[in-house]
Amino acid sequence: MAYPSANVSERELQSPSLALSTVIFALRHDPQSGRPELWLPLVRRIRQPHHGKWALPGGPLASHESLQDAAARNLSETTGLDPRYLEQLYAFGGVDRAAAQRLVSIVYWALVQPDEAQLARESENVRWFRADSLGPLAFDHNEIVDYALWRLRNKMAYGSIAYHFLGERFTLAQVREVYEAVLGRALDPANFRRHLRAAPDIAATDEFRQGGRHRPPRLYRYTGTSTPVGGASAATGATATPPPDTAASSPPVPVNAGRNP
Amino acid sequence: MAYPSANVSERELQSPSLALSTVIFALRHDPQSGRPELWLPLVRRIRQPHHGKWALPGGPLASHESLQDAAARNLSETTGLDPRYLEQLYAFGGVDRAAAQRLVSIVYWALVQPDEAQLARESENVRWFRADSLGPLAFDHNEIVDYALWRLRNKMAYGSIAYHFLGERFTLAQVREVYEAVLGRALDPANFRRHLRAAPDIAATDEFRQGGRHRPPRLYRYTGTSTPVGGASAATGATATPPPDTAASSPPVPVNAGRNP
DNA sequence: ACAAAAGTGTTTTAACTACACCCATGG
DNA sequence: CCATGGGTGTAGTTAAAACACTTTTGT
Repeated sequence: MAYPSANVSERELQSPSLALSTVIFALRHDPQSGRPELWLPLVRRIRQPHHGKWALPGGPLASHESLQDAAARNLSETTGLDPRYLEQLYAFGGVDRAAAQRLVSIVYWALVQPDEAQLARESENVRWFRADSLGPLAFDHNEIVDYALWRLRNKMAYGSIAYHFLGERFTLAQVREVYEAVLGRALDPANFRRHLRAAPDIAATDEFRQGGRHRPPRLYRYTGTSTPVGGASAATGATATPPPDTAASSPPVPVNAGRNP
Repeated sequence: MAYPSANVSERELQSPSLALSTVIFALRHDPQSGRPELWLPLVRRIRQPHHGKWALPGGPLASHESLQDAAARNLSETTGLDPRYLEQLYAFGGVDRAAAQRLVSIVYWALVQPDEAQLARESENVRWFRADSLGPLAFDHNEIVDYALWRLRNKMAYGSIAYHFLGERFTLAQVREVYEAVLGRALDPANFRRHLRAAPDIAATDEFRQGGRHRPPRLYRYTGTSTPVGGASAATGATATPPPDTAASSPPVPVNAGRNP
């Protein structure tokens, strides 16, 4: 881009390597408690540095694709996933974050639904882990995951993001469970329900889920706009949906509602 | 970083150029109304492409410096500014955003205080503009500025960000004027004052501003943590979109605390 | 009939808005 | 003593939290 007056020596101007990585979150039901928990897929590094360690899926940026497209492609190639929700997280560019070379990573984060997560090919070199109990990862990926978790929780608190963990139809209790899993605390069912029903982009259907040994709950669907993945906004790579936190005026979703011991 | 299984051809793997740019905001008092307004400095491009057009200050990333350091250095070299508040905004990487070559720009945004802004050397090729009345800029810089404005307003709504526009000591009315300038609407002085006094990181001093033809207002100071500029945390250098300020959580990597206007 | 979760109503409490009013200074 | 903004008080309104209660299913 050649800006005026940049007086660094020519040797230093060699562009550092640029890579894309993605933190992918999905909910998995714990067989015992039945409650959903946060999981994410990692890939095992098959070369130096950090050979053998687990790392975030990622890869290089090809010249013909936008950042978002590149993130989606790398994701698909390494894990077989094609998430609906994919958003830029942060650009990490510390000097010493990769051993030998200078490396800048633009990190995306994604939410996938349980059925999608099933499709993810698990193998010797791709495995799912619980988000809150990761071992030491390659590079600075632990920090990146921590940051993604922090961002997820914050966005959850006032965003319309929880639905991206769920399928087309869902019960209000499922939404509550998503919140409880991500925020890590119990919420009052009654108040939570009231909040959701006041939200503009959740519509009731006339279907009910059968099978539980209790009164069948009504199914709802999300009518809001998903973050576009890939196609539309490729022009600048950041357009249609201004990246983070579209929510200044948006849907009030439940925040605190502690249940009593 | 060489991730596994990236099946794109070798020709496409050539790293695209990487640049840093910064959107700098400062408040300037309108001589007529006396009210502060948002301004930002731009630099005139002195080579192709977009020769002669106004653009965001920026430049390349040197191999020895973090992203944050590079942003600060470019800023200093092009405009003479050394802002206290400097945070990553977004990485823009659309395929066609620069004419000839592929270019990824990691954009930062900064807030500077009036006295700092005075120091900015203004010249033939560096000039300040009102943020809401910019002509067509080089590249996709109009979009970037719009996004920065949107983010500023959002963060303002519940952040502890306003003080970075002001000096060491300020009156509560000054803070209110900052909010009014950025949000574009009037606020109730009485209620605003109550909110600020309830904020944890604003402390009263025993000084008063003299000289107005009215009761001298008390001076306050900001005791919260500024976003470090180029400091230790620049290693991974993550600063983020804030939470609903109640979430007392701070991110795994730096950010500033919150308040409730 | 009973357990269990869906769903509704109601009281309490905190937060925010609007606006009236007093205070201290320069002219 | 008057104009001007600094600063305080307070009633009315709105949203949120807590929790008792009713409804509908499966077994």
